[in-house]
Amino acid sequence: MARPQSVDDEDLIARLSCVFRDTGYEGASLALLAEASGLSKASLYHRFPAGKQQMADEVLAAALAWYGANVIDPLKGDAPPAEKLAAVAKRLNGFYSGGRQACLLNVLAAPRAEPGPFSTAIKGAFQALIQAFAQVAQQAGFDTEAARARAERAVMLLHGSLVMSRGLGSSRPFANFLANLSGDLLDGAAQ
Amino acid sequence: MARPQSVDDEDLIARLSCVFRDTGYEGASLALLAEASGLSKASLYHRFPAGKQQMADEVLAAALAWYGANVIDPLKGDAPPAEKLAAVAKRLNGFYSGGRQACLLNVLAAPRAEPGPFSTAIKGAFQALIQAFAQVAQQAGFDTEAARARAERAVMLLHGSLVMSRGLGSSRPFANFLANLSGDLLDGAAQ
DNA sequence: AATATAATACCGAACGATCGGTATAATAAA
DNA sequence: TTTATTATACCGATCGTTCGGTATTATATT
Repeated sequence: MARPQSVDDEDLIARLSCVFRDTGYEGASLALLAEASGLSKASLYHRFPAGKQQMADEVLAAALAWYGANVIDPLKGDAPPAEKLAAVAKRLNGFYSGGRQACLLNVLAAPRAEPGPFSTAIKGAFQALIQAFAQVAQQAGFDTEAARARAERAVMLLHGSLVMSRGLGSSRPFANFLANLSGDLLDGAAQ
Repeated sequence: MARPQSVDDEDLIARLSCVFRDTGYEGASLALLAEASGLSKASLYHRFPAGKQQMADEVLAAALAWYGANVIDPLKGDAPPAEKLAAVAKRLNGFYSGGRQACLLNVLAAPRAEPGPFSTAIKGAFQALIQAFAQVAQQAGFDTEAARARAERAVMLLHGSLVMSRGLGSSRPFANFLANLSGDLLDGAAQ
């Protein structure tokens, strides 16, 4: 029916995602986004009529969808806890490029005043991830309360290790987090 | 011999700090900085001839100085470990407003490409904090390696809890971090 | 005490550049 | 031709920055 896209949607979102993750929402200028995507500003507005906000929205939505399919859902499966965590760790390592790429949940977080444009999506993502980890901990024998505490710690360690890896310019903190994830979440289980 | 300042340096830095912590470097426009400081844009340039970059530099330097005096140095004293950690936790709670204010080390971190304007200062700050925590863990009986691992975990939990508190719009994760800090760093010590 | 001088702090207005966004026209495939 | 994609050009607004000039103080001189 028409002329084909020079960059398909998936590639486009991925390239835009890099810019937002590297520079944040304010730092991601249309010039940068256009350069990274290989499209002109006008073409970006053809693909995202609502502009920069829509680009960030869709980038965030794609990241959350990836997380759902590659982290949340697998964690809710009925494989052995340690096995699930090992698989998730491997996928997280790819998603965050070994700690070299930041997390959108951090970089798009609202400035102090609560209701930023991404707040509710970010809040929901944190809760979903915590709940998924908690389920694994519970599966391993912890009671509801202890499992939730373990899960929150795991999410804190994930984001803390990303911040630290970026700050130190080293992938080691993130790699350590991945290596210890299973132990942090499961060690000392009742069963 | 001269007209007095309408805002003294300390206040000025504190007010600018809030803007940078809330909005990041790119998000902190001169308009916002002027409004928050009570000075005009032109007056800000009188106080900081090198402009926005200098403002951020001095804000960061002030934060690191505070950290040195209120966290690093106390942790290196010879009081009992748990006692030192309790005092530091109280101070951190104030510094981060119970988790409602972000950390400059996160918000000013370099975008992917290593050498941002703040990279070396941020890297040094992380290393100093890790080392201070490690010293406490060592004092409590851990060997060098274990102490360092504990310290890195503590710093990861600090920043992770801040990211999570902001994302969830709740001070609870940060409060939990502070409550568990002493245990996370010291529990299971050899001695 | 009164006045001039010097020094510093401050601000309104404007700079060029870039921001996000929008037309309109050319191009490429069906 | 028809239709979607892309490119050029442009818009008002805001960006960080600079400049001319004013306010407010202390000191020096009378």
